[in-house]
Amino acid sequence: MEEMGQESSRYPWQDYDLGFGEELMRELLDETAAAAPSPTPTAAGAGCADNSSSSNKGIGDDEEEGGEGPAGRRRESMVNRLMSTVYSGPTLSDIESALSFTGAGAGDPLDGRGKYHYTPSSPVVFSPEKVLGKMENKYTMKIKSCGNGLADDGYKWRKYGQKAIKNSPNPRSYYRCTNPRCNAKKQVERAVDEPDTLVVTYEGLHLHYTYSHFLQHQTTPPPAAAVAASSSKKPKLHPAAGAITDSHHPGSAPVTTTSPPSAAVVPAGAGDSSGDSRGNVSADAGFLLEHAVPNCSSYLFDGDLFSDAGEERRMPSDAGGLLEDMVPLMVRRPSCNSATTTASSSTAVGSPAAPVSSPSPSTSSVSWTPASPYIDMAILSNIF
DNA sequence: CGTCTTTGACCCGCGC
DNA sequence: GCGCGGGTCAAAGACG
Repeated sequence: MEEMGQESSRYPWQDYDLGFGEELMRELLDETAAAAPSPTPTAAGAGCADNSSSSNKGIGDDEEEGGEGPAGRRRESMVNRLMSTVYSGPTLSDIESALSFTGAGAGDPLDGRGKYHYTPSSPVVFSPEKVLGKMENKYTMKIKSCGNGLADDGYKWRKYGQKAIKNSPNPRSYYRCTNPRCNAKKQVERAVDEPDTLVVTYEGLHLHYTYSHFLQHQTTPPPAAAVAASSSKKPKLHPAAGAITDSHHPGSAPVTTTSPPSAAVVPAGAGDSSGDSRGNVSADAGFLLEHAVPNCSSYLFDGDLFSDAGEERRMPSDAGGLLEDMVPLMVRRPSCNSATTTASSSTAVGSPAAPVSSPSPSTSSVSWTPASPYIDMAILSNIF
């Protein structure tokens, strides 16, 4: 594969086809937009592209308030409706339980989690088999690029294999999340009939934070520990995550490697901060959902995943994208400078929409298809 | 020198 | 049981 573009100037969110529960989703998004006056779509898109935090913060703040009033309750109701319609996977409780299990170590910076108002609906008795088993997700995305690279999806992957596939002239590449505590994987191959289309299958959940989230919240002073962590290792650029066959194209979105704050945030192997020698690296994964859901960027950049459940906003230090970091999906920063992205789902209530061709000089469209009959919790968490 | 990709070999599940 | 195909391992080489 080739290099990824370094910039994404704008994203025509309005062209998205949500694919699942579309009508309800639209309703929800309208509701959200009404409750939280937001920047213009274009501005929001630009904000997303450059990870600007200003516009997002505003939305997030509104969102925080929106959860309290009638509008908030109505939206919550709609969320529930949508969730019940399209989602049967792990719930917040499950994920919370999982995180409690993996992150309950002493000295966990997340000890401050007590500030959350979230209350599991069931006793937090974590069963790895049960919870993690439920979390087993598989998504297939079709990414149409202009041929200069696969978009960075926000995570750092290591290629561990490549295999020629029968009846396909294109080999399939196998990638694994570089975080040793994370078993997320993805497979990348070119579509047979569409040379410009990459078929990316994500499997598993990212049970860790991404450094990018930390970076996104640098507008406020990071915790001293995090600063120390980030300065303890020299930054480094990483090649594109997701290059299919040619791994030696250095161009994808530069990613800064540091000692991962995630080690402090999700101490899944508690005390195992040295476990990720290659750096628990990520580009700004918060970008992800923006490709799938218009007007939802604020939630991502806020890292305020529980706002609809009434939780307080996360502080930057621990806002590293709890749930969104677990989402093995979406394409961040398409290789082309601009992109028209289409998100669709096999679980679509209506007819799946055909990818929207981009009016822009280049094309990069995305569609995703959950291989499992449910949608990742984190997706919806980010959306709402 | 550390990290990452490449690539052949190996393992395993599935269908016949 | 056997062959096939897909997925993973791991040694070797490349790169910065």
